[in-house]
Amino acid sequence: MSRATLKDVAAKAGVSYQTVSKVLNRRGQVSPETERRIRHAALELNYRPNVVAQNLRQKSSRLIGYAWGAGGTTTWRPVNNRFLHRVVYTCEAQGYFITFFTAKDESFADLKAYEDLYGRRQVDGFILENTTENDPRIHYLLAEKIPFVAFGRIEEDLDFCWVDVDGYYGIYLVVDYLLQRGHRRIALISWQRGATTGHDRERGYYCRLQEAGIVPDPAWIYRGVNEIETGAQGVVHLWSLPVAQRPTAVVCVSDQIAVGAMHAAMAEGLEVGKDIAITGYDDVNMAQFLHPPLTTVRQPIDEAGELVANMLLEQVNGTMTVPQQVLLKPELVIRGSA
Amino acid sequence: MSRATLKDVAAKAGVSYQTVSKVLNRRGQVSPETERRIRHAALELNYRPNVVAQNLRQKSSRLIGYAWGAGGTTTWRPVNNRFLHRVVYTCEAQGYFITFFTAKDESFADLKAYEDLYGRRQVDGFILENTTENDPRIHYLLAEKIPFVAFGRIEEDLDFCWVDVDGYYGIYLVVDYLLQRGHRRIALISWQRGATTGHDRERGYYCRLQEAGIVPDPAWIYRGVNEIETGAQGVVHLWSLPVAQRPTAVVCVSDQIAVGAMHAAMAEGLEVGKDIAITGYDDVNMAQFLHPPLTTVRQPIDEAGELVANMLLEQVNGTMTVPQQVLLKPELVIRGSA
DNA sequence: TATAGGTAGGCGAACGTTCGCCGTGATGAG
DNA sequence: CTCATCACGGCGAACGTTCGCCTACCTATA
Repeated sequence: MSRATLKDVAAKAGVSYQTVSKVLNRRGQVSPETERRIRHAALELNYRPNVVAQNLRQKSSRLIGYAWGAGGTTTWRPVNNRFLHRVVYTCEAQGYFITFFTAKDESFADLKAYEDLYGRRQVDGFILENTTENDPRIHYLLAEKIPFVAFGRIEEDLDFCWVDVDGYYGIYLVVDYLLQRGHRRIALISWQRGATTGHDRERGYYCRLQEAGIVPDPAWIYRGVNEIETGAQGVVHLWSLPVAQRPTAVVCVSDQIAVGAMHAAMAEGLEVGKDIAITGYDDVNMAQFLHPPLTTVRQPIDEAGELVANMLLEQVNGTMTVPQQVLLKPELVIRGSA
Repeated sequence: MSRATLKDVAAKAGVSYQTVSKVLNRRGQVSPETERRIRHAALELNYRPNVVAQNLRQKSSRLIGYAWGAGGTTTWRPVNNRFLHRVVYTCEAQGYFITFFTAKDESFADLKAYEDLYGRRQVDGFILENTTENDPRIHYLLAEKIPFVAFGRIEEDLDFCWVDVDGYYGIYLVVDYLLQRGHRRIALISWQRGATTGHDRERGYYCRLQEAGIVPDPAWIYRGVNEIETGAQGVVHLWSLPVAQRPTAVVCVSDQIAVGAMHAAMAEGLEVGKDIAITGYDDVNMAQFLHPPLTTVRQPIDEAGELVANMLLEQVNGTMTVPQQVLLKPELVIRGSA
């Protein structure tokens, strides 16, 4: 049951309920004997503080909002389990919990959910994921001085808290490796323009090629949503090119896309890793068990989750003075597909 | 901002703050003119009720706890995104939110997290996932009369709320299909004993074989954790058997395991779908893009999520009189791997 | 005119905490 | 003997709601 309140404990211990509060919160001074009586009574009644009451008093909610993009019943984006788990774990250790909500609108133009949750004091701050170029949420939260941390930078040079993994560097490593292996016609399957993360990764592609004195054929670039299908469509497109124009390697901006690309390549009768090189990005669990195992880029995702959580909590409890930014380095994982 | 309280609105509208509350909650009677003034003031001050205060008053938290099994930093189990999203979506529509917490112990023997969260009135109920045989959480929550719904039955015949997908029927369909295709030596890669879900699926395997007059060789059963590796190890084990004893088909209790099995089969030089049949269970996104595409079982997971959420909310707001149980039917999805 | 009933809105109380101020009695220093 | 100090713990107030009771007025009916 555990319905006992401070007053119940106080009655049992023969003191005022405020004194019980003091003892349990280790403030104020009480004689050892009184303390013993109080603690004993609390234990016996199986007392637990009512968090809701505590929160009202302290004007907080000890809850962090985490948006689940696209709230329709049909379309939704899977969250990164690993990242999220680390965030939850880190917050919990400091007495905070994560609560999910679904943003109503794919484009995030609808900021109502954020305004509502914070306005009603239902959450103390937000964690943003999947930030887009010129993300309106960031402008809004910044203007309203609402605590938040973004996992993923945006183009604009605004001074807010973020953690990101250097996608430029990741793809740079990939292309560098492919060049070393002798590839010269290297294609890229990426997301639609507007995804900041995508833009960043693309830069790595262009830069490394430029350094090698290679001007990529525009037909080598294929764009789509972050679905397996996109990879498949990309390869079909690339193989529709005249033979001499076809790439020998395909760089994908996600493992998801790479899986589709591998699938389509096999359907074209190609042997991946031999007739064609394909690389991914993320190193999802399944990557090493694909056939052939996927060469990909691994992000320090645990570290990112922990950083994001800690940065947010610092903001929330006011120990952060100026916004912080952290850029983490990913690493190349070489397997059979390239 | 939005720091306006009822009192602020009341002052601006020239009424008592309780009257404002009445108007905003559509109780009590006020003249149209007063109502107009109040609503206008509320709008102008951008008033939002403080959820924490509401919760204190109404003795609830409008939060549902969702455990993330195994809270260590290293080991954790991915949650089913699709199920969870539907749960979040359904709850949100009724003004409830989902809060994550990490259970400290793999075995769930540690019930402290549940006791704490509910004892402190931090959540109004729980959603249980990944139930185990004789799950101590269920006994505990039942004994304490704490509202909860389990996604997954348990063996014991206790009267509590659950939603489950008939794993017996799912695997029955799989084996039935394999028999139709002429297979007679059919292996099973399953989880460790103790997982209720696994037990259930196994029954489908044994029953359908028995109906066909086949007694499965004990060496055809391989067990492990729900990881890709398990599938690989299983196939390696099966191929270590004398040729005449080797199965021609391998039924896996999850797509995860099936991926590993396919991988190992290919490594053995087998052509999946021809030299050996392999089936999965879950129909994860990637299943149709594997090579060959995976024959698997699809669960009505959206429906399950919605049911679970609604059953819990009914319990929480007291509209449920007797515990309900729902068993959903899965369907077979035939692709190239078998 | 007296009574009843309905309407509009005020008001006290409570939900369970935390915080800071205050009083009392004992102790020690001058 | 007096006064400051300190340990102990009581107490009022506040956080922002909701709920139910109460009052004052207005109108219709007998």
